[in-house]
Amino acid sequence: MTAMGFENPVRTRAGRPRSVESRRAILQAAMLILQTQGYRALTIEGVAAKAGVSKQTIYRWWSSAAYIVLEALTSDPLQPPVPDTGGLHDDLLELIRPMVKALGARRGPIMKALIAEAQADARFAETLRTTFMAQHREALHALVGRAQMRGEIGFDADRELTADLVYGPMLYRLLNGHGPLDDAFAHAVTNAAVRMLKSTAGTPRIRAEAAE
Amino acid sequence: MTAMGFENPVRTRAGRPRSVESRRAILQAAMLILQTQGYRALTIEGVAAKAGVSKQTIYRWWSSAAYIVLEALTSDPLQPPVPDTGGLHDDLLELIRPMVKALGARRGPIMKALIAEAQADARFAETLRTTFMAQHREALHALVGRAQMRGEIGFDADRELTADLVYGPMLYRLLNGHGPLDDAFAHAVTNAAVRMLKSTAGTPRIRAEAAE
Amino acid sequence: MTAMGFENPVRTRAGRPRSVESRRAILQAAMLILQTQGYRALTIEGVAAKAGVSKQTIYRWWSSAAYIVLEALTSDPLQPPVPDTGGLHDDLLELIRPMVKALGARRGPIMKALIAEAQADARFAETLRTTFMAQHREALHALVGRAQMRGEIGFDADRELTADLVYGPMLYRLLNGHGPLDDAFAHAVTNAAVRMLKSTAGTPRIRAEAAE
Amino acid sequence: MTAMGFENPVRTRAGRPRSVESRRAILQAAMLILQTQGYRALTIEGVAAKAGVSKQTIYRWWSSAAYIVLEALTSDPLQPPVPDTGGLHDDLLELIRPMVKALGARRGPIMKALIAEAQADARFAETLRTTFMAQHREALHALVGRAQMRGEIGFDADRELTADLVYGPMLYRLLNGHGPLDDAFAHAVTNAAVRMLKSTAGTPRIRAEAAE
DNA sequence: CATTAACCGAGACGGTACGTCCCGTCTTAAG
DNA sequence: CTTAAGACGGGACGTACCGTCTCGGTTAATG
Repeated sequence: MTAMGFENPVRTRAGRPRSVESRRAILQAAMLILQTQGYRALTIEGVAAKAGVSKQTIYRWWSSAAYIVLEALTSDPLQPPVPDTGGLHDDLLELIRPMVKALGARRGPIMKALIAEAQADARFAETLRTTFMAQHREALHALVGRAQMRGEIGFDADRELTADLVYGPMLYRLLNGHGPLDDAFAHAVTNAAVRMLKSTAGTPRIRAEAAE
Repeated sequence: MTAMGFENPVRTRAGRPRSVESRRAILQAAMLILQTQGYRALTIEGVAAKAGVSKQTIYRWWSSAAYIVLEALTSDPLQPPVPDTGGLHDDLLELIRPMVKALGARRGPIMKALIAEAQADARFAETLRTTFMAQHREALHALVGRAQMRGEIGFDADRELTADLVYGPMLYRLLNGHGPLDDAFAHAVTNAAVRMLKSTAGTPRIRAEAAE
Repeated sequence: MTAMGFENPVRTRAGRPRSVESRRAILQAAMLILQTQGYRALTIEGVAAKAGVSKQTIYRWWSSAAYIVLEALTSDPLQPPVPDTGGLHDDLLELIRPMVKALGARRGPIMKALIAEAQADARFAETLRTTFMAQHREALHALVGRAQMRGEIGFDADRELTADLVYGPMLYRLLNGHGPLDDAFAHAVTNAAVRMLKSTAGTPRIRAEAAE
Repeated sequence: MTAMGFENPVRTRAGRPRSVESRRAILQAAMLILQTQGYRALTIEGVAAKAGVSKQTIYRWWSSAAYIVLEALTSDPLQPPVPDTGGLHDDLLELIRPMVKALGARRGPIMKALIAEAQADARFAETLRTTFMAQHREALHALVGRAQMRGEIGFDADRELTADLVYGPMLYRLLNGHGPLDDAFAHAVTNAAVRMLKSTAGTPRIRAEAAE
């Protein structure tokens, strides 16, 4: 399954086949423009010109520039790892660390662009949520689930809220830029999440009555 | 001090004074368009037409549509309250609740628009960070500081991280739309933050060595 | 060869070909506005709106409204005739008469507009001079040349000056509006020019020494 | 009498008197812009800025930029001379020569601008015709009249047509730029006009029947 | 000698048009 | 049947000037 705007033709059909070279050139040109000139400058015309491709070819496979960026992101082999170190703290740290690092480096502008676009395009927001975000949340869910099975934390831990507490701060720093996305931050978030999760054990009633 | 794009002349200067009526009409028209047609449809030309104002008048005082929205937001009397209930949990809840509620209602689209714009305009990002975001973070800092003075929590609590843990999840839900922004969410975030902060007390070494 | 602002592609090239219908609509709309509302009102936006065409399409082929008018004028099949009646006087009269008549009627506003524009745009002035004006001057040159071959006038007649004496007064009346552009004027100018040319014959020395 | 757009107050009235310095600065700034940047760049805002004057002050005394230029032209002491050498040829030459010279030099751009403006503004055209053009035509009329009194030329000479034949070519060269405005041209035009006028003498019937 | 009327600079205002960018669609010839 | 090329109608951009309109601040003749 792909994250692009339109379905990929599967069966081999008559006529000139799709140019894989064009596809590559488009993705590459889009990333280059995004990295060097920013999201503002990422236009279909600009990508077409830089890739030496016609606009129509782009529109045939992607419905907007944002989908190109999304595909560039997801087609990258660096998918979220699901570490299994045997301990919640280390599992979480290993999950978070590469993402924090990537967002702090050249993945930052890409992610910013995707989220910005999602605020103005509901269809794209849905795609982004279900393809990219859900993947990471599920990785975390699996990790927390294993900790519950091991008895490290109680079964009453709110996995959805945990995901919010882990990924929220990351996104916040990325988008607001008030602090660095570095290893210290990854450690701090990990510690906070673990402490929060462990303190839940044995005190499920408080949450229940507080949220009434 | 204002959050607008350009400085407001303070001293009475020569020349025709700025029209307060135009200013009001512009802000109002911008909010109306944003609420009814979305951020995509928020163009300078559209605002000028609806407000019965020339484009030049808008550009004279704001450098883009985003600054108009930001000013509409900050000129609103509903500023972050700094509650003082005597307890950390209730203080935090009172701080968060109105914001969560507003973002879940008609403030949502505004905030989404501002953050989206900030990703494409570094100058605006700076303005948003220093005018709006900083205000809320400082309100939280004050609140946590009082809890420290009361001895509710230790002095080693990381106030910056706390702010990330409180506002991050909120922003995440707003932008990703994977869950509701309601009272239950406000309670959950409050509980998680309080528990995290209290568990810090007496265990400063863990954080210190973990973050090495 | 055309008088338009940009070169006309001659070879069949890739890409969608130029829309002949748009071209026609633009020229027609421009002439209509010029005739009914005057040159002041001849704006690119107005032409685009009336022709049901985008501004870009106009700018793609003409660099300003003046070039549209010039093309409308030169694409008209009514080009300067080169009469051959066998006599200088009648040849000249037949050359001048239709032009005087046209300038006195609906061609007047067009010509005024073109000349006015040329005073503010050197590039257009050059185009107007080489495409339209030169055509008429050469028609006159041919006519005078034939009279010289016939022996009606001397070979020392200054053809450039003759053109000035024939077209100058016409332009003067058109632009200054101090007198009518009618048949009587065409006759008077013709007579004056013929008398002047014939009086040259046999008195070449006077001119030569006077102009020293 | 002045050639400006509005009447000059004659009686001394109450209130602050008109600033002669502003007037001078405006005229000077207008001429400077016209000479260095061309007619296109001659805007009220530009003149106001360069003269250090408010726009209102300009509009109070002139109704458009063209009137400023016209006043700058007519307020200049160099008015058309009415030479009286005793001979038609020399009278005419002395009348024409300074004008041809001036138009060939720095008066050219001014005259071009005035005529261009007149084509788009009927009110200004009328002003230009009656103030500037008529003055020169009348000087020529006087000159031709004296030649008739002396018997140099016949009384049937068409003085209006003569003015067209003298000033038309001048204007034509100025506006079309196909040839220089120099002394040789002044001589040539003078000779042509004189020969034409003299050939009229004694042959009034030809003109009469030709123009029918 | 204060009043008052007109002038002056500065500059904001509602407008119109500019020329450009980019959108998403289309129409051609070439492969 | 895809591709590069590129023209098309359309929408918005940000800018330049237009001519008008307040402002505060002169500057003289008049009462």
